[in-house]
Amino acid sequence: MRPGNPEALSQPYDPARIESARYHFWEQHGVFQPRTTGKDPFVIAIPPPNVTGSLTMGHVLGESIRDTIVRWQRMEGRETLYIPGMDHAGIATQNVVEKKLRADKISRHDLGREGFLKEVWNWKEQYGGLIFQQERRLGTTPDWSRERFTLDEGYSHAVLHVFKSLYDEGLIYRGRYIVNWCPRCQTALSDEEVDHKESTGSLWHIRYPLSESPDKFIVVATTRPETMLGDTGVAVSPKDQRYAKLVGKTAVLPLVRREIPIIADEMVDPKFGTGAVKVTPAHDPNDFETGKRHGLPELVVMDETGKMNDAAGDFRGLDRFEARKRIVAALQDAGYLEKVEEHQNSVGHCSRCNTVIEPYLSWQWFVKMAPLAAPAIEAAKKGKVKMFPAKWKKVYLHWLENIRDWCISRQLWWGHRIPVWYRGEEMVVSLTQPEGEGWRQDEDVLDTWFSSWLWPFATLGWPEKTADLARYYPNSLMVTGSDIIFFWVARMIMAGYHFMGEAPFAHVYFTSIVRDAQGRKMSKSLGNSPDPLAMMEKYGADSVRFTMVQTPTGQDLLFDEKRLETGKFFANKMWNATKLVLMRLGDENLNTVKESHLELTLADRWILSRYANAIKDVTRNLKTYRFAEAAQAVYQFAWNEYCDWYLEMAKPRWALADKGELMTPQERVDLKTARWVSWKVLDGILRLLHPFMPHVSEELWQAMPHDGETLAMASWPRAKKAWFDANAEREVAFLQEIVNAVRNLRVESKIAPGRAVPVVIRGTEEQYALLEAPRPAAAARASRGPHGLARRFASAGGGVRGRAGRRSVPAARRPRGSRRGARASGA
RNA sequence: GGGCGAAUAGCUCAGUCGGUAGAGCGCUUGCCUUACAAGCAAGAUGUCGCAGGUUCGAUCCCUGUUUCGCCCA
Repeated sequence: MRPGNPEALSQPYDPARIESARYHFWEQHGVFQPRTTGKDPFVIAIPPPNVTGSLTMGHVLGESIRDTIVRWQRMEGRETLYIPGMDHAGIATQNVVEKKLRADKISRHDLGREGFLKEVWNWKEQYGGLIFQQERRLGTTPDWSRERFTLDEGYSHAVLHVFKSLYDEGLIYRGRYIVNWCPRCQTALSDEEVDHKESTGSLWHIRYPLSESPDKFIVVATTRPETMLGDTGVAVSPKDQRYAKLVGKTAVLPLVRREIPIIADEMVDPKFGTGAVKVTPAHDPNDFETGKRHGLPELVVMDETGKMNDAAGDFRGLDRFEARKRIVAALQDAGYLEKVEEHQNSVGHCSRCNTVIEPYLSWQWFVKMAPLAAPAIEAAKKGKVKMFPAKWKKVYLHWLENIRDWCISRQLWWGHRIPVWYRGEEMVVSLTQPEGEGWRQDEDVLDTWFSSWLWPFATLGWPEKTADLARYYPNSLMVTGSDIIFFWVARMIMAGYHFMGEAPFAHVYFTSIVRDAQGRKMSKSLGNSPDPLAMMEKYGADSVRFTMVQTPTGQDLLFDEKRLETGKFFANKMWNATKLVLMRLGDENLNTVKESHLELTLADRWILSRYANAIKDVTRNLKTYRFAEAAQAVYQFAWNEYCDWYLEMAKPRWALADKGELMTPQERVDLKTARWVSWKVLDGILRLLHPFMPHVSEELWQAMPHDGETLAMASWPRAKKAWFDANAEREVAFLQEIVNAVRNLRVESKIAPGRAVPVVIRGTEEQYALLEAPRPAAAARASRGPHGLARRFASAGGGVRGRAGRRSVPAARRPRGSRRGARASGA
């Protein structure tokens, strides 16, 4: 065993100082690579951050939790693999690079597709992975040699392979449908990429003259009057008596003077507005369906930028919102506007750029989801995939049971280009260009999530049959934010079953959303997102981890910088406690001490029992993903029991060493016992602490007498059965009660801290014996004068004064006592 | 409109089997005590959102209700 090194702790605890060099140390010792241990592998993959991203508190939260589990599992002896990687993040990255180009007054079209992609790759080389540089500061332990990027060659091959294979199975199709279109990003979006926001808009009631009697009208209500230019019908409910006689007749579209049929369709809610609605098949998903049912033409009146097109006649070239104003004004001037009502409605926004979504008719690629959803539903129902907290299972199931087809084509350049080739009427799905002349590849790329849904196996080399894939699939756990349960988690489970035949992971743990102290979402524009690196410099990565891990499960985390102090203070406490213990351990080789040769005192038996319970508690809470409870269990035990009570009780016994040769044999055993127990338990505390606060625990462990190279690969403590000692716990609890009562009396009686006073305690003989004999009977006999535990603590603040007080605090045996004393002893 | 969750100390949150409520921070008081003032010791603080019900007993289970938040449409 390497001897302790008290010198290492001569300076005060300074997190920035001790944390800086530690990462390199772990890397050197190969902590990050999986070691064959004979136990099952523990595998977890990072939710790949955006390639252009930088570290946010949200990442810090997820990483803290993942690495805590990973480190714990590694110490438990599992063959541990944490897979890192990045996501090309199609729209997000393309937006970032386009924005930079715009600053130089260049558009991506100026560069052309190839030139632009070159620009993005340059950007990736320069800034990509910055987040991982920052993440090292947190002390996380992914196996960097296995880092993957969704646009790497191998990964790309997996993505295109999946496209072709789903196409061949009939699960991918091309169709002309209304999709969510972002006029700013100029691409289609999936339903999940649209955020619905409540807003107060207007409901315009517009008179559509009847063809047969132009002085009569059918009044339609609409929230989007600009789309009227594309109306090809008016619809009413078939049950609506008010309009029954108009069905089958025609109306004249104001401003445009087009004759359009009045139809009856179940889609219409007679209670909405006037009970009559305009039908614009090319600009509304419901109207699209209605139009199909009634054979109405689909007239597109806008272009892909959200401007009115040539079909809009006089309004061509106007932006859609400007066109709305002009059209309303024109309707009013011509007497077609009956009234305007205030109206609450929910408007879709692009989740990337917050632009109002335009339903847009276009050719897109879709995945048929129902067949993929079936096994994913069953997996959750049968518990093959468990979710923590469990409430997410319902959310997950509800989405899957109502799943809709997935629009996967994006009109972007940055991404996996759709492996489809066209020549005239021909269409071929192929990973490579077909033979012959004149083939043109589909211009679109795939949705980013169409690559990341393969993450748990594509990172391991799939579709090749690699050794990693065989060994590390399925993963053990997924830890990610609940905001991507549909985007990512549900789809990974679907892909896992479809391509690998089993779930990609057994457990999913959902982290909370990090908000500021006022409960607002972290956002760049609000400037309320603290800089994680600055936080780590100020409080230490350990403190940041310790605090983040204690997020309320299943609720949003209101981040308050103040809370970081707790972790820093705790690390400091452990620093000083270790320093104290080290100063008192002597050069005993504690590793070879046989427990059977020790004479455990009540205090020893008590702390070992509490230690055994702490091990049980921490481990059980980690197993069930109750991180706050696990961290609290370490904290409470280390501080409130080990430091506050045990170390104080050990002090006089350590002091026996000062007698040197004058120690009796019995005292030698007592000293050795105190040293061994204080070392053993502190060593265990550092192990329990390590997953939460890796840097300071490693630093202290290195300073302590220890075996092995690094705490990161040391074993997780086991609670020995023999350590559990309910009697010792009961007895010390009783003594603590007396001590507390006496301390309280002192304060209430305003007795100066340094002043010794007699205390009268009434109790049974048995109880009195406890006060007198916390040490082994033999030791008590051998020592001069009373050494009662309670006496020592009751004296003052619990510190050194107690030593002075000891001589002059005779405890009376008389059965008369203070009220408090009596109450305490009666417990 | 549908679903989910929350409501407990001044603040942020625990509370696993139904048995008179805990932690951290903050606050008050006393201590620079040879590991630690980033500390030690003592203390105050609660109609467990509201109203019913079940029960010997409800923060916990049931019903209703209010407020807030999130997701979906």
